[in-house]
Amino acid sequence: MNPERVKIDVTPEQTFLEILKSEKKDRWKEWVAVKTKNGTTDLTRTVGEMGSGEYEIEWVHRDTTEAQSVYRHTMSHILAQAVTHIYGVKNVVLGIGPTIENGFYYDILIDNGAVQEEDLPKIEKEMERIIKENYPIRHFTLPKEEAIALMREKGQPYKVELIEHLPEGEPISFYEQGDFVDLCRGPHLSSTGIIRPFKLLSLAGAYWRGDEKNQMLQRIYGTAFPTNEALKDYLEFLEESKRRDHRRLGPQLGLFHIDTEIAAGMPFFLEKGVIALTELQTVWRKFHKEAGYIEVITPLVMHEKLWRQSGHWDHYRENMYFIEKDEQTYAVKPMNCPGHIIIYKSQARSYRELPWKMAEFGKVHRYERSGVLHGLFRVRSFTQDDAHIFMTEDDIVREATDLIHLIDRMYKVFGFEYRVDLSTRPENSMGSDELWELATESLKKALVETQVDYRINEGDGAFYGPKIDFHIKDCLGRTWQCATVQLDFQMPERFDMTYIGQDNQEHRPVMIHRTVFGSLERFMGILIEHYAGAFPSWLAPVQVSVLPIADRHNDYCQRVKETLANRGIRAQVDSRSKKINYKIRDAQLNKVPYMMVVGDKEVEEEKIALRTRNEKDLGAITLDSFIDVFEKEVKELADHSLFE
RNA sequence: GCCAGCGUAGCUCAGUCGGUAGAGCGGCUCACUCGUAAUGAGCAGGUCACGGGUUCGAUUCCUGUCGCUGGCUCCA
Repeated sequence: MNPERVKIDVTPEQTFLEILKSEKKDRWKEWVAVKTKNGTTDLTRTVGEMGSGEYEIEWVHRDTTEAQSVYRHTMSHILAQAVTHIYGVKNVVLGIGPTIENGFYYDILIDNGAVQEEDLPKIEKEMERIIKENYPIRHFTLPKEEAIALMREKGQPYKVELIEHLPEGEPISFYEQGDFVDLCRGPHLSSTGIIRPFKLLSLAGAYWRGDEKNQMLQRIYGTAFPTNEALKDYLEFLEESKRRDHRRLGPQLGLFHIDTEIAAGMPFFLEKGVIALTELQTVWRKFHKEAGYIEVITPLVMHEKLWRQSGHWDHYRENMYFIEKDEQTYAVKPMNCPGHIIIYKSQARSYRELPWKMAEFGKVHRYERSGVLHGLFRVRSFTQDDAHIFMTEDDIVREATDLIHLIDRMYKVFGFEYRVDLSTRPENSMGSDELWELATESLKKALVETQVDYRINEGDGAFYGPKIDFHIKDCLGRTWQCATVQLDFQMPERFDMTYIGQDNQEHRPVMIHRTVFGSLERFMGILIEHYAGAFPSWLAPVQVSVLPIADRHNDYCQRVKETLANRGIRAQVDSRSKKINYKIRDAQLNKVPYMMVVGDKEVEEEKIALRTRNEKDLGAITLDSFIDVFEKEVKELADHSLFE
C-alpha cells in the first residue's frame, strides 16, 4: 500500500481522528494511526500537539506492518483489562505487554492463583465484550512523581519499577480505556472496537525483566489481524508448521529416533538419516577441500588438565560431562578446539604452514538443562562441522571475509535466508580490553567488506572472543544459530602456541573457531522443516522407488533396481502384494522423489513409467534416459526435479 | 532449572465419576495379481511412564521421580 501523504493546516484543537473521519468518511476505521514529523502517533491526539503551521502527515493503514504493532498493542491492553475483570483488579499484578513479530503478549501475576489453559476461552470472551463496548482510548501524561503515585495506588509494583527506570524530567505517558489505565508509550487505536479478529494462543512462564533471579510471571500469548481472513491464514500457517515439525517428520520418515528415557537430548540416527547426513558431509567436504581445509579426528574424552588449561574448567564446567577412572578425571569434550591445539603443538610450526585450516566433524557433548531440549534443534550431543584456522594477525580480515563467503555459498545450496549477528564481549570472559577491541573491530571490518547486513548482539560473545553468528529460521519463524565465526586471541596465549616467522623468531598465532552448519543435527532438523521432509534428490535417502503392478513384474523391477544401484542411485523395489495405488501412496508419503511404475507394457517395451512425488505421471521412458537426467540433477544439487 | 499443561499398543487417539482397557493406521497370516494417493478377512500387540501412599481394590485419587509440549532463562 502506497503511503498517503496529506497536507494539513487546520485548527490546533482538532484531532487527527476528526480529520480522518471527514476525509475517509465511513471507511475511516481502515486507518489506525498517523505518521507526523514527530513519528507515529495516536489518531486521538490534537493537531496542535504536533506544533503549528502546515506540514505533511501520513495515515497508517491497517494492512501495514506498522499498523500491526498499533492494534496488537491495544489488544494486549484489552487482554490485561479482561484479566483484571475476571480475576479482580486487586488480585492482578501487571508486568509488560508488548507486541512481537506474530502477535502480542501480556505478563501477569495473579495473587493466590494461576491462569490455566482452559481459562483462555473465558478471557477471550471478556475481551470480546470489551471490544464490543468500544471504550474510547484516552492518552494522558503525568510528571514522574505523580505517575509513580498513581501506580502505587493501583497496586502495581512492576509498573512503579518501570517508571523509576524512565528518564527524569520527561512526562510519563499513560493510556486509559474504560476502567483500565496502563503505562504505555503507544501509539494505540482510538477505541477498543476498531480491530476485532484476535485469538489467545498459549500460556507460558516468563521471568520478570527476563532475569531468572526474579519472580516468574505468567505470559499469555495472542495474536490479532485486521481481518478474519488474515487471522484464519495465520492459524492455518501454524497448523502447516505442525505438519512440518522435524520432531514429527523425522521419526515418521525413518531419519532419527530419540529415546527420551534412555538418552534425552541425544538422537539415534537411523539408516535413512545417516544417508542424508553422509550426503551433507560429502558436499561439505567438497566445498572445504576447495577452500584449503584438511580434516582431523580428535578423542572424545580427554584429561581434565587440558580443560583447566583451556579455560573451560573455569568458564564452561557447568555444561560438561566428566568421567572418573584410575583416580583421574576426564572430560567428554564439549568443544573441539583444545584437541586441535594439541595437534598444532605436536610439532614446531613454521609461518609457511599458515593459515592452517584444521577441520573435524567433531562430536561434542554439552549438558543442557532439561527444559531447553528441543528435537534435533537443541540437544546434548551433537556433531559440529568444526574447524580452526591458525594464522597471523595480518590474515584475520581476509580469513573472516573468506568465511562469510563460504557460509553464504553453502547456504545458497539450500536457498536459506539468514540473519547475521556480531556478538561482543560477555561478562564471564577472559583477556584484555585491547585484544577484545582489536578482535571485534577485525570482525566488523570483514562484515563491512562483504557488505553483509548485521546487528550487534551485545555481550553474547564466547568467553574467549567475539563472534559472528548466522541464524536460520525454522518452520515457525523461530531462529536458530547455525554458522559461527569466532575470533580468539586467548587460546594461543593459554597454550603458549607459537610459529617460527620469516625472521626466525617465535610468534604467537591467532585462531578462528568456525562452523558452517553449526551442528549437523540442528542443520538436519532445519532441512527437514525447510523441505517438509521432501529432500531434493541428492539428499533423499531413497531416490527411486520401483513399483511392480503385479508379482510377475518383480523380476524386471529387480533388474531395474540393480541397474540403478550400479550407477550409485539409491533405489528400492516395493514388491509387497499390494495394489499399485497403495504403493504409490506409500512412496508419496515417504517423499520419494521418483517412482517407476512397471506393468506388462513397460516390461515388453523395456521401459519404466516415471512419476514424481509432485503427482505427475510423466509416461513411459527408457531407464537410460532417466539416468542421464537424474545424474545431472544430483550432480547440480538441484532443489527440484529436472523432469518437471 | 523455572511456570503452566501433559504421559493409555510402534504411531494418532478414545475410555474408566475407583472394579486391571478399546479404535484407526502400522505389523504378521491368508485370499486377491490389480495401471498412478489406502483390496478384503483374520491374528498378534498394553505392569495404562516409573516408585510410594490412601483404599477391600488404583490406569483413574494424593505424592515423589523421570520424560514430553509451550514459553522463560541459557545456548550450536
